[in-house]
Amino acid sequence: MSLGGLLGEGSGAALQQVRTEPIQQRSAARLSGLLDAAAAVVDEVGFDRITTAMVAERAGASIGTVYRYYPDRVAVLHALHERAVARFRQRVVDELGASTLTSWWDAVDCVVTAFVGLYRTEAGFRIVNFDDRDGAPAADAVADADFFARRLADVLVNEFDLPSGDDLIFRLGVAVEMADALLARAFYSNPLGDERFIAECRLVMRDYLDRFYSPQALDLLATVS
Amino acid sequence: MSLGGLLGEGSGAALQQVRTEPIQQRSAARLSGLLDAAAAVVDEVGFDRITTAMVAERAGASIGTVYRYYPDRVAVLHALHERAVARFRQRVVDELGASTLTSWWDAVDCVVTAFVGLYRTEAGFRIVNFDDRDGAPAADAVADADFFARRLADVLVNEFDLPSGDDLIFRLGVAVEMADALLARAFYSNPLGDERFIAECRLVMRDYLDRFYSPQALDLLATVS
DNA sequence: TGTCACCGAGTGGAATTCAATCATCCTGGC
DNA sequence: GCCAGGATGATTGAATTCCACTCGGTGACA
Repeated sequence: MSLGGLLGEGSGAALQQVRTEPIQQRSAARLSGLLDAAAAVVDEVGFDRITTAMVAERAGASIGTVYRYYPDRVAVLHALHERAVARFRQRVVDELGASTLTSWWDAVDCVVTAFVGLYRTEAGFRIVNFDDRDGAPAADAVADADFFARRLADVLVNEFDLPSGDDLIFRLGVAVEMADALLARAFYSNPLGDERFIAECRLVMRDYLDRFYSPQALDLLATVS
Repeated sequence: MSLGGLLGEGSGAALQQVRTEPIQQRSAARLSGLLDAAAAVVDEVGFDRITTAMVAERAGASIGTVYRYYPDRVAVLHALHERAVARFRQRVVDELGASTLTSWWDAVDCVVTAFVGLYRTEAGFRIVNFDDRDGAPAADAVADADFFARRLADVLVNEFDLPSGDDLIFRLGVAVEMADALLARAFYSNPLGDERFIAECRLVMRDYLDRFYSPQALDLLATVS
């Protein structure tokens, strides 16, 4: 599968995001324009103060247009989130391709770098990342994290011979949660990201995974079995 | 200061939560009655289906009364969260008092246990802690975490002779973020908490802090300086 | 000329306000 | 001590505002 495998065909739950698939070309621009507007607005007023009217106005469209494409307010935020995640995956792949990977650690480091990069450049990403929330069935925040953990696991297994299995996925899931929390914290007060938290995130990732997947740990595992 | 020091006079940012401080006694009951009602309702219908009218009715009050005390709908939920956090502090103190602490690790363990207990018993906390952690203005969440880290640092310094200073506070802050994320994840899909995540949380806490504050690490630090 | 896109006033329900009313506290005269 | 009655806090709920979402009508493309 190689590294490109991280680019899934979509998140775990490929939900019915768009109401009407655009047929004429101009609509595609409208669609992403709406998302750009939503991203900008969410950055300015925050997650729950965003209104459909704001998004429409910012996008130079009317309320009706918003509802032509999205069934309701949160669907817009979902779509924004989906796009951000897609870009995140793409960035991870780019990052992985641009580096020479000598161990799984390099891959994990690339993921952190990609995440930090997105925080810095993607408007609204900070607000909507894995911690995305919506109504009761906000399952996809967790689902996304799990899905991503699964993909990453595939890469690590195939490229670096980590032992596959539920344990690996679980631990990557744990790592993702921790990284997400730490990086969110890093960007909470500092728009460019508090380097101290970012560095500590990398350190924690490595220490945590080293416990199970360092060469020594793997050797030990091999001799036992 | 002893363990009681964890009980601060309030959160780090004593935000303007309540519109009007109640003066007459009956209002105190009203206030907590409103929060109890909010907790019950949020447990039943979820974070964004809760309406001010529901809270008012459940509390046996009128809409106006809600707005007398809270500036808007989400402020009520914030307040609910604050109260839960306050109870968490109390619970930590109880927990610490009931255990015989032989090392800083026992104290950290107590904190985790208290937090888990909070999730399990405090109505609505599971929901609120999720959705309150919403988009941008998690201002007081971070403030709370920092404040708590500071208090905990005081305890650990005084009781277990950990080296005080910014490093300790920073690392406890990191630990708190991680624990918060992992426990949130543990309770996300399972109301009783996924034991695997809880256990992993304890493990991570210990490993992370051991790196700096294990007896060996401390000895090393002592011989160097 | 038939779709496709788009618009924006209109609808309904929830959030929030506020003037009126009730409850409690306080003060001073007895 | 006790009580009248003004002052101030607390409560109410109808009225208002806000906002998500609908829908009939207008232009644009093929």
